[in-house]
Amino acid sequence: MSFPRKTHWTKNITPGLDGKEVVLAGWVWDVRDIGNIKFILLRDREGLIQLTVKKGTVPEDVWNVVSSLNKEDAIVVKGIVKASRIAKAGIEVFPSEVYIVARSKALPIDIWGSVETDLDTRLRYRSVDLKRPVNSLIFRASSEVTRAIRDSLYNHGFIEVFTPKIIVTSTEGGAELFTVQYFERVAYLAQSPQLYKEELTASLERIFEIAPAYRAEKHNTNYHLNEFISVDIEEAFANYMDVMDILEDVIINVHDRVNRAFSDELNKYGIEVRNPRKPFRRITYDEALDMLGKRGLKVDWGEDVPKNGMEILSEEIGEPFFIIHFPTNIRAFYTKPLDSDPRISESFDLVMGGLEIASGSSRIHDRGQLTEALRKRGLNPESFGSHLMIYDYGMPPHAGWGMGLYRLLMVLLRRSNIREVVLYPRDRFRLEP
RNA sequence: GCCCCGGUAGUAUAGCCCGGUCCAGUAUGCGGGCCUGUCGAGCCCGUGACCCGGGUUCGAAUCCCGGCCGGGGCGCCA
Repeated sequence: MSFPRKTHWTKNITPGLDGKEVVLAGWVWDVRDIGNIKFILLRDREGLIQLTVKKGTVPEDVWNVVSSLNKEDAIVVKGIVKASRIAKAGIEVFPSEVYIVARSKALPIDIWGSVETDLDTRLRYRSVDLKRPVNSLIFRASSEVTRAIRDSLYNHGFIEVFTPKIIVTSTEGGAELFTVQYFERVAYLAQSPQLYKEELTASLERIFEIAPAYRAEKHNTNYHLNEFISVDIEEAFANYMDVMDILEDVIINVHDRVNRAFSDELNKYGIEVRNPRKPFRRITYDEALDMLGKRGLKVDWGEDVPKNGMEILSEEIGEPFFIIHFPTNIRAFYTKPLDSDPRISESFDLVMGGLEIASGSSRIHDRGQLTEALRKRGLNPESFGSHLMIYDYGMPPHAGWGMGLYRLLMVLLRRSNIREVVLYPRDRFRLEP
């Protein structure tokens, strides 16, 4: 089938193009059939535009083709742009050629918004669901977020790397791992690039990775997934305070860039992204416990701050904010204790939307101390042999953080379920599509 | 791992508590018809469903048990 090449996105059809010929391509969003005049709403990734067809003023074959259109048929349209006072958007296109390049059956779910479809059902037909303009917006914004993150990190001298996702041992202990059959051996899906990125500071100094991570935990909440995208950085010759500054900068840039590119579109859906101000509040773990105590939530020293605690703190001090100086023994083994008090650590969490969005720390860079930390947690240093080896060859002091990209997106775009910001989420019961 | 809740047309829901009035109501979609400026288009006609298995009962969408699937919360985690 031959048809002309698309020349414009729908959003680029402006009154300034009045009288110009354009080629549009997309899907039939709606047909308003008034009899001898038909209005076709054409959707593409960037928006909607109205095509107007009047019987008698268009070629017979165009009229016939338009009369046969169904919702979601994929079409290519050549036509003349008309600035219009009658059309609500102030602009419409009068087609001279219409090519139906693919037909659509009736959709299994409502993407037009007259009936809200359950998230579960939407995810079952996810690629259909993604046709909804709000979803196009979410994933265009999502792309802008990762771009902002990359730009910020490059500006700080970081380079992007890729580490293996099929690994032989646990990297942190903690979360359960998925096993995979690796030829004649059992291997695991990486729960984090932690050890690799630390090792890389001994050569590449400042590195980041945006990649999937896997956790075989049977949780069932609206903010956990078994496969998620982790944004990880690690910096040589730096401590937790240095990398917190970088994280702060990343978060500021993400908000700013999303707002610049999408605030108008987001507002249409009632989504308001508020730019946070630097510096973010930094409260210590001890201060957090005090604040929670005053609000009637008792957390024992050495316990993690529970979910509702995060929410109370968010209310109390505004967002985003950092909690710093967690007890050493509730953090991962590689976390560096404070020199002045080894019971607490050079660590932090970034909290937004009552959720832990990122966490990081200074890392131990002394082999003896790291070996000791492994032992204290009941881990066997021998199984970390190839990792520990690198600490004999000039391992610099270093620090870093890991951030849950989907959590950031969820909070940023004010979605109540993390699955909304993931194209094809993997959770306890969802392995397809 | 623990606790709570749910499953009715393609989609979203009413009905269930208090069994019969339900060959299951409504909206939207879909099919057909009318209409030359719609923009949540409108009006008319039509279409289509009680998760699976067992039990109680004269009678089950409705009550009981089991299974499957899903939603929410806690824990663990990011």
